[in-house]
Amino acid sequence: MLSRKTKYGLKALTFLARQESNRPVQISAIAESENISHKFLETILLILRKAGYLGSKKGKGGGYYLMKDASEIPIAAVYRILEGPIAMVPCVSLNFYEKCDDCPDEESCSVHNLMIQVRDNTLKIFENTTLADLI
Amino acid sequence: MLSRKTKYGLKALTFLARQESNRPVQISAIAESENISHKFLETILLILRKAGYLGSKKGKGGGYYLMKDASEIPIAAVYRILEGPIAMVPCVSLNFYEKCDDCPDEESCSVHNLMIQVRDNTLKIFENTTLADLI
DNA sequence: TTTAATCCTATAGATTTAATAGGTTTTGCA
DNA sequence: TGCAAAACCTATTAAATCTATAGGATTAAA
Repeated sequence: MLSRKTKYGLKALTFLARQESNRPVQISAIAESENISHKFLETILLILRKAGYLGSKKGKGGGYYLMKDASEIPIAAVYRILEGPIAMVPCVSLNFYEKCDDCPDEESCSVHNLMIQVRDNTLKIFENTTLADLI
Repeated sequence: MLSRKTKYGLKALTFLARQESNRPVQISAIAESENISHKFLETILLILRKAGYLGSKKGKGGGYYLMKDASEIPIAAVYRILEGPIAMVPCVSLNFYEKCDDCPDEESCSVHNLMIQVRDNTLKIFENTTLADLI
């Protein structure tokens, strides 16, 4: 299941990507348009800013704007920041690998090998799709 | 993320599928071999039995056994029983559809269309893979 | 100097997940 | 016939995670 955090984050990013100019857009504008709680969105945008995808301007007339061209922001990156691993099981994750506590041998684990397939497919989509494609 | 319930369920099913005969196997035997809590596994097997994939025999010498040939149990079915929807977002689910409360128009939702792609890919894997393939 | 905005951290509330508890029922077997 | 071994069943706890909110601190424009 995709968390609301990630879903909202993606929606906010595409909202910003749809802007004609790159002038800062206020949280409230995004929140209202996308039906997201203002405060919740605030924390999400903060994360995306700290990750380097958004810039911000404080004070009157401030807001958020994209730091890169939408075509240079792959969904995979955003997903990993907000949601975490793309893999369904940590023992199959490229960026968040963890050994399973059950499961003595990954190679012979039926679930492991199945989940590698799923990861590969999902990864391909997320890596080959950018924000620009979502508009 | 795949829940432990589903992971354990899949492991237990493949364990049963690997048996030579179709004689009942005790929960403890599966639990020990796969490093799963006995009690937790108990509830999982119960669900799979009620769903018609497992049969059981009570009393001494009892246990669980597959009701169908492993090649006739697609992963998609097991996944839906134990984990729920395969889709990452309810508005994209075939078997568990639900409208999003934000999102006035699904057609124009960027997340929606992205998640349809992911679902289609994952579904293809889960439908074309059976228990027999996991052995 | 006022106002409008982001920044930041903590925390509450709700939901979900994982696991356990504790007894009931059935069955094989001595 | 009675004991032991197994599944059956439901409730409940404990922990983790997710969603959302609170409440101020900081910054900048006018």
